[in-house]
Amino acid sequence: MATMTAAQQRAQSKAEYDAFLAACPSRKLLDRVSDKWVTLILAALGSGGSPQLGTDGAGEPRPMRYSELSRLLAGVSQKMLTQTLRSLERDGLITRTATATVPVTVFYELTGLGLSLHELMRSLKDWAELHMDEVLANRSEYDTRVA
Amino acid sequence: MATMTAAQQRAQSKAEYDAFLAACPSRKLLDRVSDKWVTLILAALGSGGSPQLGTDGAGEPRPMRYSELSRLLAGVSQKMLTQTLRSLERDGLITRTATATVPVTVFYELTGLGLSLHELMRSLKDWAELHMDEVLANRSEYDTRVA
DNA sequence: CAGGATCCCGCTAGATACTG
DNA sequence: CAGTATCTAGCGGGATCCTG
Repeated sequence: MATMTAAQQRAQSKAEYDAFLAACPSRKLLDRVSDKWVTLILAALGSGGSPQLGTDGAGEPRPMRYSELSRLLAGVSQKMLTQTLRSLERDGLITRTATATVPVTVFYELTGLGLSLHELMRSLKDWAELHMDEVLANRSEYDTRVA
Repeated sequence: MATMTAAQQRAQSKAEYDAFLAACPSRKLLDRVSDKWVTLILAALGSGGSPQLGTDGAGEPRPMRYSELSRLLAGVSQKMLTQTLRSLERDGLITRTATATVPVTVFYELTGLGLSLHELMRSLKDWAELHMDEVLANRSEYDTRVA
């Protein structure tokens, strides 16, 4: 390829991937991480579960067991939990550690990469909880206006 | 209800909703915003479309036309674009403005609420593009390890 | 130009049953 | 405990045709 200016090289390295393009791999990755269970799992692992009453802020990242995640993410099916955990492991966002006790014990833990995404996922969960009232108000206003 | 500061209202909202609970409305809201098209639309409206070559950083938030969004979000169907725009409008994240020209001209624009979510959505899109290589490497490593 | 309406296929989430 | 395997209903979402 021909010589590029510094600005062009910067643009190139920053725009190596573009999720606006249908064929770009980052589009699929974006689709993957834009998932309810991904968000909740990463939020859970990164914050040590639900914020405890009497403490401010969330906890530290810590490993969690399958059953613990299952209990925390109310309503998640075994299938979706396992499936999502596998895909997160494959993408290198979490690690899976099985110790051969009886019965077997399995821990899931964030990797560095997972931790970087966790920040966003927790913010997203917080955003939803924080602006729920406002969204609810907007919806009812919209519905009465349209109806 | 007694007067509350903004900080108190935030604390109240946070205490009221918990996306970890299946029945909580914020769980549904989280599911809504955890959507590929939501992410891309908000990223587009908040950054004035794709970053231009020769400039660093994304653009300013600006209104965009339906056809412009349609072109920018490569591969989106009319149905999904319209459907997603409607839901975003209903939730008060964007506004829809139609001017009675011939043919009709429609603009979509972020609200303040939408702008607050845009920050997260753009970070998410950036995250996907930034860590694409690393995820790809993790996947192939995982696949060879399992296979 | 900016959609609305309709048809229909594919996939996926969920339920259920079973296991190392 | 931490999954796997299988089945199925439901709907997300694309394609197509039509319109103010």
